[in-house]
Amino acid sequence: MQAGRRSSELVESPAAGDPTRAKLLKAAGRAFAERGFYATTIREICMRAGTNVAAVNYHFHDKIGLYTEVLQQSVHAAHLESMRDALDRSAPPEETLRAVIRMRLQGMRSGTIPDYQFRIMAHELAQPTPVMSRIINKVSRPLYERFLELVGKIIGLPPSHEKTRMCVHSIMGQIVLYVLAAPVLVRLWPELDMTPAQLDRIADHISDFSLAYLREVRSAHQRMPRVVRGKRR
Amino acid sequence: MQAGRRSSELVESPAAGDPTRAKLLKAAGRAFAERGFYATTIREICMRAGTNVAAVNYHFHDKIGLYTEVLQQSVHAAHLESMRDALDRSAPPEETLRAVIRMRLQGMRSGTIPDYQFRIMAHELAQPTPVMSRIINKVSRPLYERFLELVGKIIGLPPSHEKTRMCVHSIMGQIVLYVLAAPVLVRLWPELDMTPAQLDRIADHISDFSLAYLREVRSAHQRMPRVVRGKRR
DNA sequence: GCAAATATCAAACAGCTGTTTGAAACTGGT
DNA sequence: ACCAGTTTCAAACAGCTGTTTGATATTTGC
Repeated sequence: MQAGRRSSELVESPAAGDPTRAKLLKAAGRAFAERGFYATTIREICMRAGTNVAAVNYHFHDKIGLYTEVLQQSVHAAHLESMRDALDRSAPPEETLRAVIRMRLQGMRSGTIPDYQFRIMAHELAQPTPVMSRIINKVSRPLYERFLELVGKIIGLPPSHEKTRMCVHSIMGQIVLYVLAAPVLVRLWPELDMTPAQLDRIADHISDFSLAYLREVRSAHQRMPRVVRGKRR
Repeated sequence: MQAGRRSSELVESPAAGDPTRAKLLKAAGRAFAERGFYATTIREICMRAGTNVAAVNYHFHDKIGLYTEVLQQSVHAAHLESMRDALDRSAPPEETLRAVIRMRLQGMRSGTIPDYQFRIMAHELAQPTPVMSRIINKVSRPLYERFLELVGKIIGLPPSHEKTRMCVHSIMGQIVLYVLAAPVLVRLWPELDMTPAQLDRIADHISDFSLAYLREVRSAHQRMPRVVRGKRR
């Protein structure tokens, strides 16, 4: 079995002083994000990391063991906590929505950690691995439910209402398109370059686009709130 | 080298009288949609089709040759023509938008041809094959541009305007979410069962959701049309 | 400084991949 | 009935896959 890390040496940038294990995690993150779990080979990862092929099995027991750790690390490191914070903050809900959308879009600048997470997620959507189910229930579901609450607050409907759900999906969809379909979008719209400024403009558009309908729904209820309120699904 | 198809026989339902070649195409379509190009093995396809492994190389020369033909056939058979027709019809643009959205969503009932196409597309987004570029330029681009025109007509801006583009992306994103993220969505919202009735309800929601903003933009222009109109990108 | 634990390595493992082969089984035309 | 053309088939091909092995380095506790 393997041992713990040693902690001597002058603290360089993270993962620089750390040996093979860290190098493997880093290389595997890139590789899995680019090519997905099934298409990525252990030999490819080890070549990038500059280690022996046996290193993966020694340090992570399995290819899927390495993948699991990459996923957990990426989920943990992704700015999910700040996202949760933003969703919990008791600011005006419309402001919160804008902030969350902006945050999510800024997270997909290429090279950042959340970007990795998104790209891996794209592969998972196309061909799921056994690892994913746990991650979804642990990470995606709480965020999804907070999102339901937030949008429910804006439109004045309970989180479980079907309309609330669909509105959340509409917002998610707009964001997700830029992650998943980015290569196609770039072909169709070459000016799309994903600079921070452009991502902010896109985030603003998505907010405006969504709030137009959300406000419409809210004011429709404020006029005749009685009949629609209780309807759940 | 292989020969052309014979054209005798009483015209039965397509692919019923046709032998191995058709069986291969059908089995390959399912397989590629489920597992993507790279993860699908020739042996798996041939087992499903009940043919010998060599049949693929005999009839399609390559695995990628088979894939290309599957893609072309699926793109051709998908209701793209009816989509084009709907986009060309000179109905009120808002009605056209509703119809297009409904059509696109109904197309993803599981088992239908467009559904295949969508699932294959999901795999292509995650790990593109060399085959895809051509398909995108031949199929996706014209549809995208018609979509730009349609939305441009609704909001009163030129198709090339950045806001028109972003609106089109917002609508596409809402639709695409249900295709690409369907497995995750079902986990988060078990009542999502993709029945025709529910798909219609979703389509209506997406139309309402989108039109709220599109109308807002249009009326904003009608009040001060001069300054915004010419701005292209 | 030395043994025990830990880590790395080249080489090999069985199993699967797409593809090729060459011989059989068909087909239609005469 | 025969033969050329087409289609199927079992078997084998080289190459890559994840994983294991047993021998070496390296580090650690004492």
